[in-house]
Amino acid sequence: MAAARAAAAVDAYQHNTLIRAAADHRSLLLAFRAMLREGVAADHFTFPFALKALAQAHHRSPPPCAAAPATATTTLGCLHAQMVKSGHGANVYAASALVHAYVSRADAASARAVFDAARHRNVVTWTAMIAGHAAAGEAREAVALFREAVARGQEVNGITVAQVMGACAQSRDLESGRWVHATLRRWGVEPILLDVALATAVLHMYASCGGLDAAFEVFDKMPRRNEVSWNAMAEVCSRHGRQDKVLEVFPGMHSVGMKPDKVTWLSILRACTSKGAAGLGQGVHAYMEKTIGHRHVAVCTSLMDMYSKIGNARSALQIFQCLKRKDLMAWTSMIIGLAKHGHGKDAVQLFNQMQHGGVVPDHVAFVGVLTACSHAGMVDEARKYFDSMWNHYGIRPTIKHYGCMIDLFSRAGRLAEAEGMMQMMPIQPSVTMWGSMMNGCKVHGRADIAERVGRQVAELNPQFGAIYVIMSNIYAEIVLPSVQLLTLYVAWKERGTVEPANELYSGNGEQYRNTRYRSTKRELV
DNA sequence: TATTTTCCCC
Repeated sequence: MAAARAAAAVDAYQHNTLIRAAADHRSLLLAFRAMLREGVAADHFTFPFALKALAQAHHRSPPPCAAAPATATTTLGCLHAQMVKSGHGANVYAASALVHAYVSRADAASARAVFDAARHRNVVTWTAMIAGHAAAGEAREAVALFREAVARGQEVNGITVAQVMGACAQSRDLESGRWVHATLRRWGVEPILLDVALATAVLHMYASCGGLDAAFEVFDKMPRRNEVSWNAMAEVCSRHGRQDKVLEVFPGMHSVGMKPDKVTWLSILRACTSKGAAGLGQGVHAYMEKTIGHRHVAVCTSLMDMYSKIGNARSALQIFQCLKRKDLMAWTSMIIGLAKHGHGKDAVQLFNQMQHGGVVPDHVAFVGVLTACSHAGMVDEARKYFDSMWNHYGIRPTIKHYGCMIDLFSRAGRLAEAEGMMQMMPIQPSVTMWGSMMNGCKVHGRADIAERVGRQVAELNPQFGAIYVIMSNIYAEIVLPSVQLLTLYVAWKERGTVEPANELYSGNGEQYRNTRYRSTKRELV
């Protein structure tokens, strides 16, 4: 009996080793099934190993098509079921690993279900769950869970704090961030002095919620800094429009013997782009070719973006074509770049190529292709792409997509369709949309529609002052019989918005133009 | 033989 148990333990050890070594979910499943088939029972190492292998495999190569990750999900579900069945669900290591596995698959809801049902939890379980909420963009839940942990007297560590700081940064929750910091100090811990990762997380939190000065203060106090600390600083400066400071990071790092990595380059490139510093950007490009080459998709995407924005579509295209592994953002950047430079048809073609290559478009990619259609006057194609967003990809159109469509219809003079879309869509029309439509009316000489729609807007939203500005634009371009102006004047007066109407009514064409500028300042700022 | 770390392009 004892010998049989010892033999089984040896067997489990061997299977565990195979399971741990699995590089993808397929080989993992094979190794796990082999264990079941040979009748070897899983021990308390099996599930932590298997789940970690699965999480890492997913991290290394996420499914190319987000709509069909069926196999990987099945593997995880299978492990979860076996874990519960075999009674290892009560093992805190296994439970933590399961929470993390769901988190790595961006399934925070399932992770939370496991977390809530777990019989035993420790600091790792709590940390994994807090990290899961943060990764899913559920910053409030992450902070709430951390507060709960502290209230229960649950042990937390530097990793937990780093995660919750990240959540505070994400939701610009300065109050919670300060509270976390103060709580640690109350415990006699100064996180900035503790370790680099934690200090960097604190730095990032203050930078996101407080501002540059708070970030500099933390940075100066840090006893040690690594590349990530410098990168956080560079990123913060570039977000706050301090391009000069970003460009100081490079010599700053150099002076302490550190080299910029791909994240540093992203900030530096962004600084060059927003500064419009073409020469500098090209210098950076040349330097990067020598150091890191064309290996990083993100950096190349940023470079493409820079070249597109300074009007050099050719260089952007060259970098794009050199890219071996093109991801969604690279495709999107190129599509938008082409669209903006009047190559609408090429951009649409690129979008189709991307889809054929199995890259699944997201909402930004759709903004790109719709913009491209708009510039190329491809109204019916746009309609097709727009419909496929929800029908094929389950992406709900946002205000930007509706804006593209309305702009597109209006430019093409298909004003009834523009109007129809504005009436059908589930969101409030924006000033830009009314502007697009009114502009379409102007270009296509449809003062009748402009007047009807404008009146409608004024009636539906009397507080929506911008419509009067837009209307005065129209009237400045298309002179209507004075009786119609008078009608409008009366309508506006009833609404209590007579000021712009007064100016409009008493003037001639020249004055309408003046009205437009004055009104624009008053109404839109 | 085990679980959880900071900065990131469209």
